[in-house]
Amino acid sequence: MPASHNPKQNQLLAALPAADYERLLPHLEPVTLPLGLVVFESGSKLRHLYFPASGIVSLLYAMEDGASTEIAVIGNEGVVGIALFMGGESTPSRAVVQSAGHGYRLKAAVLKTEFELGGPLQHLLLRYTPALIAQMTQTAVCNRHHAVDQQLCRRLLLSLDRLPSNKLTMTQELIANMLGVRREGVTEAAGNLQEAGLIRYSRGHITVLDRPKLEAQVCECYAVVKREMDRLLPDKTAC
Amino acid sequence: MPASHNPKQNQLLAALPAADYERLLPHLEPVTLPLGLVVFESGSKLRHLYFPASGIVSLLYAMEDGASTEIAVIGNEGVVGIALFMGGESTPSRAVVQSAGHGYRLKAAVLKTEFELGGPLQHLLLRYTPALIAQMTQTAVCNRHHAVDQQLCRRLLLSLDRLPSNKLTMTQELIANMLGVRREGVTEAAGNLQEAGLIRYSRGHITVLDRPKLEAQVCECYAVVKREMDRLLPDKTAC
DNA sequence: CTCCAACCGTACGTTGACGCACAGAGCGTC
DNA sequence: GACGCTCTGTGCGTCAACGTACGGTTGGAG
Repeated sequence: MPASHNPKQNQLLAALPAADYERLLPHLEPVTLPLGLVVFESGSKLRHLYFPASGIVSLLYAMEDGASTEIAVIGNEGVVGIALFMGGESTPSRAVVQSAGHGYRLKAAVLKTEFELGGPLQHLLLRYTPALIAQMTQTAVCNRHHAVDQQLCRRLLLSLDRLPSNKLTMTQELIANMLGVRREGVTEAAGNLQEAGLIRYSRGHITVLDRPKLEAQVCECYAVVKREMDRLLPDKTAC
Repeated sequence: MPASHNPKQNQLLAALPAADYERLLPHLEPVTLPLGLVVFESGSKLRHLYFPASGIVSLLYAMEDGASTEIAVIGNEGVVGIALFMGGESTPSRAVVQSAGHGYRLKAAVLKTEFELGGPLQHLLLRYTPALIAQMTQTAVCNRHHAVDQQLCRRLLLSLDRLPSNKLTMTQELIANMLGVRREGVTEAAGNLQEAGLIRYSRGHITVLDRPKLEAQVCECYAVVKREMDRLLPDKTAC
């Protein structure tokens, strides 16, 4: 297995003690996560728990009228499909690969068995959950109170945190769907950022030129979520 | 203990097998939940897990500028402080009693011990979590896409589901804080509902006159959440 | 009974986002 | 190297919600 494909690229897997990791390893099935892949559909039965190693997965909720909103963003710091180990077998939201990459997955049955052991894996997964919840609640707050410009900043930073480079691949149309706003609204907000020299934009390719300024402009929502993530998933995660 | 004060009024406690319930009983400390009580403050250490038996607790997030948004509503179907059994010791949100009642609480240490046993209590709490998450995500969606009128309907139904009568006690000011909108916006929306004969409103007292019509007018968000609650917390919850 | 505080209703200008419509601009393809 | 598709920019009119300001009503306290 090449160095670029190592389960330990996922921070939760990396935080497992050696013994637990070794036991899990044979069950970790490598998967590629091409852009647009639907990891699981709204309401359908969950068959695997996914550990992204690279790339980004979005949790989306699509309404009856077709409009959608992104609920959370998951990269190599987390897992996709938390309902699985909580005894739910499906969720009303949908998981879509929003930035291509790869990862590993665990069969539902294996996960369940391992989880029931009550060891480090259980603790890690449980500890991750409130961090994810923080992200969801902050999404709700941001949707209510903040302007599109700020939400765009937040969204860019969320992706940036989960990618190795300062280049993002996402069209304005895509961003609009994630934020649940008009495409034109994103055009305008992105134009402002470009004007101010924070990003460069071109046909689906965004280069972040000045991250500090981006952080200066984003709403508090970003920091709140990041703090929770850092707090609950430190290197020193004691299990 | 009078019949009106029974831990089994909380649906999660009621769903516990007799043996587990009996073991827990000595540790369940009765608490009254007066209107406005802050069950726990944003960022502070959680000391107890609360099981509401009557009344309603709101999970709120307050922003730096003082504006706030309600994230979720918890009645006797759930528990307040889920971060506790997931290994978090605090949350960025705040829990406030929004309709007076009473309940029971469990010390953090006791909860932790019981949870680690991996028995029915653990399963029940874990199963409740995705239902709560569904409520949070749907709040995010609703905030983004739906008009104040519909959100008011949703909010009224959420309270109605958790109270024995069709009378709610909440001022428009309070509702506005929960929905994160202007008080005047609530005045208008409530006026519409009153006009249509669905509710009667008077100085902090709302009487729901026609629940079916209210349900006909509410956005899909309400049904989505209710379905998740019913699915994950049926009477027959097998543990 | 009177007064006061809390609660509710209304009004008006402002604004941010929407819906729609269309014009340019880059990139791949044949 | 021209065509076509996708992506981005712009320009309207419309509208829901906002901020602000004030008047009216009600219920309880003294």
